[in-house]
Amino acid sequence: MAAPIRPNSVNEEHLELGRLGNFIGFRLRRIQNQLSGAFSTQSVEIGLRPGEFSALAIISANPGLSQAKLAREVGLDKSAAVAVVDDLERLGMAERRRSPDDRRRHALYTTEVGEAALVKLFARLALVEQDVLNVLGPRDLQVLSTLLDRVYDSVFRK
Amino acid sequence: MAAPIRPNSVNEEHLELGRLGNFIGFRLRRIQNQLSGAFSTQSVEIGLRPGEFSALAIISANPGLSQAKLAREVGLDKSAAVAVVDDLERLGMAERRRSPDDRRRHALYTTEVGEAALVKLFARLALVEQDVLNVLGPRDLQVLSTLLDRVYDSVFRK
DNA sequence: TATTGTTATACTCTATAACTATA
DNA sequence: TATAGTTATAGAGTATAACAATA
Repeated sequence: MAAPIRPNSVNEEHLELGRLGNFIGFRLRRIQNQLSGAFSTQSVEIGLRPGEFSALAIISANPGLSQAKLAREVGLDKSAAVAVVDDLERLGMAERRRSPDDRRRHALYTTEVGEAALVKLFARLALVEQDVLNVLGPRDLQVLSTLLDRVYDSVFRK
Repeated sequence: MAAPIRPNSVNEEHLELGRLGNFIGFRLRRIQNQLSGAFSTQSVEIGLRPGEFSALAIISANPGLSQAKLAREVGLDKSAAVAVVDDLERLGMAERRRSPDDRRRHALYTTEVGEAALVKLFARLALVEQDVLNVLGPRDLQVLSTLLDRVYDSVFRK
């Protein structure tokens, strides 16, 4: 009796996704994992740990913001933000200044070194994104972006 | 001299995203965080830690698979898979059986309890997803799904 | 009283290494 | 030799609680 070609699912090379495959969230997660994994590599090569890049970018876009606001924006506890800012300062990419308005606060600013790092990282981010998303032509990419914007706006502005 | 209405970005309620806002990956991440956060809550309520649900779903869709294959599929180390399967067994949702083909392997199967949990969790997952994505009508939802599939296929089948 | 930043601490998640039993 | 599963352990990442300074 010859061995069956497809004896059972265990011996298949590719696993089944089953009902998991019906969900958009599942696809989002896999694509996002791919993007963030690839980009973490880029960040680490420049000396930043995953997550510190977005903190630096937020500081750049909001000069003078406090650590508490930064923490809320990137979804960290304020105690975790201390370590992030320590690290950015140690790398010479950002700095704390005393806020003149409220002496409890640290006003955060990027340095020239930090801005240069951001230029480099944003360029790499664009390449990573292009590598993953370029199966879609410019037209479909625009459609995707618009659809995600609509979801994004309804979730975060409500 | 009257105080300016928008003195600087620090006092704004809503922070600027700056160049971060130009990237699709950034929107994906925020939407996905929202979805996975909401769904982790649902999983935990049923006794599963985040990540254990997808393991259970993969076992259900691939009865008899080994721990090593499960680990690869969900992106964990084989040692981490041990703890996941221990947990699922403790909850009576899955079980290990000795593989008849290869006595090193554990063949994994869901139990009736596990299948019932999956039915409940998939229903909740659908509600969570609907809550986040329902700003898009059925037509746009279909477009989004199709676009993500194209990206997904090009990334994971190459 | 509440908030900002800080430290210390604990907890979860994941990875690494060494081991055994099988192949 | 290589693989499957296990254990012990160590390292991130993150959250909680308590505190001093300031509002």
